[in-house]
Amino acid sequence: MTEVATEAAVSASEIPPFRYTAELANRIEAQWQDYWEEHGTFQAPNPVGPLADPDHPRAGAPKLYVADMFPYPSGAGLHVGHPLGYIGTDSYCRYQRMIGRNVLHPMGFDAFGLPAEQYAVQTGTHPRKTTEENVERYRGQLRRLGLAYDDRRSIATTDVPFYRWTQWIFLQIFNSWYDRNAGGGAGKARPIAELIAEFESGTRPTPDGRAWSTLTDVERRKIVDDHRLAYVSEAPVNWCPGLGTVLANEEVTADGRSDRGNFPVFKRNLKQWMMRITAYGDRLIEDLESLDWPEPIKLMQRNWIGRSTGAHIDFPTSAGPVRVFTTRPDTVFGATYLVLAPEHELVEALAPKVWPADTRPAWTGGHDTPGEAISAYRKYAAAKTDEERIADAKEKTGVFTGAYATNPVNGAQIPVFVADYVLAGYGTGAIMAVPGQDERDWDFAEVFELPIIRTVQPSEGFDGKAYVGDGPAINSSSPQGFSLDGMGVVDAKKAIIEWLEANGHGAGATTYRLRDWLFSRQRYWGEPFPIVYDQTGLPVALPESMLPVELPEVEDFSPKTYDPDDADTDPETPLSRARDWVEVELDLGDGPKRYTRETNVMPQWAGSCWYELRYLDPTNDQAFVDPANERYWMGPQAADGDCGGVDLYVGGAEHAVLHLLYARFWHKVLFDLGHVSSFEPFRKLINQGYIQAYAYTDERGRYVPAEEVEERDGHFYYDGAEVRREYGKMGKSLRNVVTPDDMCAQYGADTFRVYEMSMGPLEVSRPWETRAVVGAQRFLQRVWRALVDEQTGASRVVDEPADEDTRRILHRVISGVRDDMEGLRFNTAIAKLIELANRITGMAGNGTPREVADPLVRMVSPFAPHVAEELWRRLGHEDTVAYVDFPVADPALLRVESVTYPVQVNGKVRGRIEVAADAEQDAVREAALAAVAETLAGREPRKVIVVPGRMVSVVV
RNA sequence: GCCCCGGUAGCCCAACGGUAGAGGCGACGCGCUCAAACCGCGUUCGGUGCGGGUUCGAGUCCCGCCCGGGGUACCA
Repeated sequence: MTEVATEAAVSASEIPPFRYTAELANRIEAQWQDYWEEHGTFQAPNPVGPLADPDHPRAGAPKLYVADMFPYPSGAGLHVGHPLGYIGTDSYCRYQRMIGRNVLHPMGFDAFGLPAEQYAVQTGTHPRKTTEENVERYRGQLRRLGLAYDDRRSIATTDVPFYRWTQWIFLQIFNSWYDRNAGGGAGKARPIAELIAEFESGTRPTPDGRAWSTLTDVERRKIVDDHRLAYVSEAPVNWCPGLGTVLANEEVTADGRSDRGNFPVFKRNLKQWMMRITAYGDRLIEDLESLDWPEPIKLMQRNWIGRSTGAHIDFPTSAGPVRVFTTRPDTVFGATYLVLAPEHELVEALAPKVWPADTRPAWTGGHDTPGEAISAYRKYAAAKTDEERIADAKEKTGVFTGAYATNPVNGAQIPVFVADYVLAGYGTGAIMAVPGQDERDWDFAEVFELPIIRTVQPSEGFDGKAYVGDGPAINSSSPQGFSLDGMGVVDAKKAIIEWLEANGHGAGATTYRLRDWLFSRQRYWGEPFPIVYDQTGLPVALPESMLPVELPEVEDFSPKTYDPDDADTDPETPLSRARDWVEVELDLGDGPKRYTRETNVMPQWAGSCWYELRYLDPTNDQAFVDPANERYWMGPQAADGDCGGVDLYVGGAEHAVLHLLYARFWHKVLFDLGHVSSFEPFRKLINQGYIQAYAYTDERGRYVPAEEVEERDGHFYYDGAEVRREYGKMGKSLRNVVTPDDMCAQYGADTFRVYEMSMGPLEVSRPWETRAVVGAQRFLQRVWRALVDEQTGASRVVDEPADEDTRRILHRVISGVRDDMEGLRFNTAIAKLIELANRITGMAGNGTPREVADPLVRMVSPFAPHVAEELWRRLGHEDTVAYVDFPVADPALLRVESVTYPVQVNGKVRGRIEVAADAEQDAVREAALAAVAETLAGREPRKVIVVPGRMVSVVV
């Protein structure tokens, strides 16, 4: 390794031949990257299996498992924003390895996805080819940054040996049901065979009460299928015949057309695979308590799941009872009307032929009959785009159905409305409106001249409209003598729910905003389902022995398209046209039969729901992970309810809800079935900030290349003309992309790493400024120069001891850097290292004492590993610096002999005293009073506060 | 509208409730140099978005605003 620098001598005569330039950095970096690869330096030993290695220096050591949210390998490659988190976790892992942990830090690729498929549709290039090329490009870019991954564990979700296990997990989920009574009341997933056994033995009644033995085979299968955690259901989706596919909400424009191609999109029910995530709603909320996650992310998950507790109440009508959900059953005496969502199924049955006699003009919307009014309103509501609904939210609209309902608690006849502020998909799609205690209901009641009854006494001085606070119930007595009056909200809720249940008018209930997860996609580039259909049309799981189900080759990657306006068409997926793959003869235990394969594929989320488990045992072909390996890396650490999981998971906040919720769900299913010992996948989570960038527009508003813009006196110029500065996401369209490749070429990977880590805390978003990178380079150059003579390449390290001051600074820095590393405060750790480097730079001529050079190199190595390796070798070591001990501060050198105390009088600094560090408080007090005697001018201090080691405050 | 996060020097950022400044960028000066670059040394600049409060003491805690960023969409 030492011969590297000799070649540097030939270039640019003015630069000292052995200066740490970008060119030299690049050479060092390439050599050490090769070294690490050849030596498998960052391979982490497993307890068991082929990746076990009892001779490894960290075999059996306390473990640390750190993971990054893996990237989708897009065609554009990485820009400088992507590696921020990766460099952070890498620096952290390198530090942890040096303090003795067995560190697992893998990286993989979320490689299924739409862009490769769309590219295939356009060009005919197989998505696998595009994907693999992109993965290779990413691997190269990441390697160039010196990230210390265990490369034996690099997986891509598109690898057949990987998705074989994705399919296996799907089968586990398909072959399970959620038993609400198991798991000590919280419920848990159990094998479907146990459910069937309960039906067979009669311990569990069938839904309609008939004996299991009298049911046909198909009837039995349907009952069982209704319990599965993965099931087929009709689900409303955005069907786009013009594209032949179902679209995600974000692919549909505000006016109900496809983003791509501008075709009409129809809301339609289609047969889809669903995952019963709602069964886990409670546990997904409650187990958040055990997670070390940012509070905002937990909050977002709680809100997304949206558990609300309250009651269902039935309001009798001529068309049967209307069931409403309310969180405030205690206010039922104040329910002065009902509101149904426009799509509610009872709306038509409720509406009479003509308006009742006392219908107010405001209620009819100007229509002659309830039927006309309702159909007009439905049309109006359906035509509104989401954006319009948001804009109109303040304006309450609706129409009277012409029908009345009976308030079960007091017999009052109350009108029934339809209005779009009630959503079909939430609760029961119907509410009891209590304007006295709900702002939206109040607004609606004002527009439609409906009565308002307060049933909670507002607090003193309240002058608003709806009162949503606590207070005693009023106006809440029924003619039959039942009363809530005087009770607080909590007691009144309890009392009314008891009354509803006792009298058959309703029951306490909990609802969730969370819905079951739509799990199928009409695409090609995803995991095939391990499912076939028999003659009955019901799904049949393939046995484990038939995995993997590999994607077949197809002629055409695009789905069949239709007349864009023909809503009555059905998706025909790319797989469905591979007829000799779809039609298959199999022996599933009862002789060879004909089956039809499922032709949907899984969504991109599937692979990311469990990849953190596969890193643990990537070569295992007997299990998705060996239990011993899972227990070691992810198992619970403490006896008292630790959830286990990845020790540190770092990624962007944009995955706060979907990815993190889906992955938690899958993990909990695997936990319930006994496949993993941890009940959460990610114990600690950090969201890294985004790196944003300035962009510049010229006078015509066009973006100009940001890197060619010059700044003069606070103004910006491009090609001589002044341009305007904006701030935004880094991207092609803003012409402000900076790539890590450019930074490496220009400065070297170590400089780039140090810069990204020093520019602020990991969690904070900040603007990129290439101009400032040079600071990091100067720092590394000073470190280099402290150890290597720039003119001769000779060592500048001497064996003389350091002076006392330098030694104290060194140990203070060691202590501080350790604290910062533990707390992931890389920016302040680097600041301390710069301080130390600046100190020894100042000592100049006499050489750098080994006792400083050695720990400095060790401490720099997590951030700038290549140059640290090179310098470590120059210090005379044969091996990598990766496994040497991180320096430990000598407590004796951290002690200070004397302390300067500022002395405040009434909050203003009036003097200073210098006292011994171990001085008694009384002595400090006396010295302080003496120091400010002049200011005190004889006044007697009322109070003297001595803050040990900090300051003295005198109050007069 | 609601919920989060943030506002400290020209810029990026530090600061257990204890003298507002660790580090970097920029600018300026000095040294080195024929001169410059590089390098080294040094200097500059704010009282912490605004208004109250708690406290001996507030950038830090509390209340009310303002500005910027993110999330969300009438959730009964």
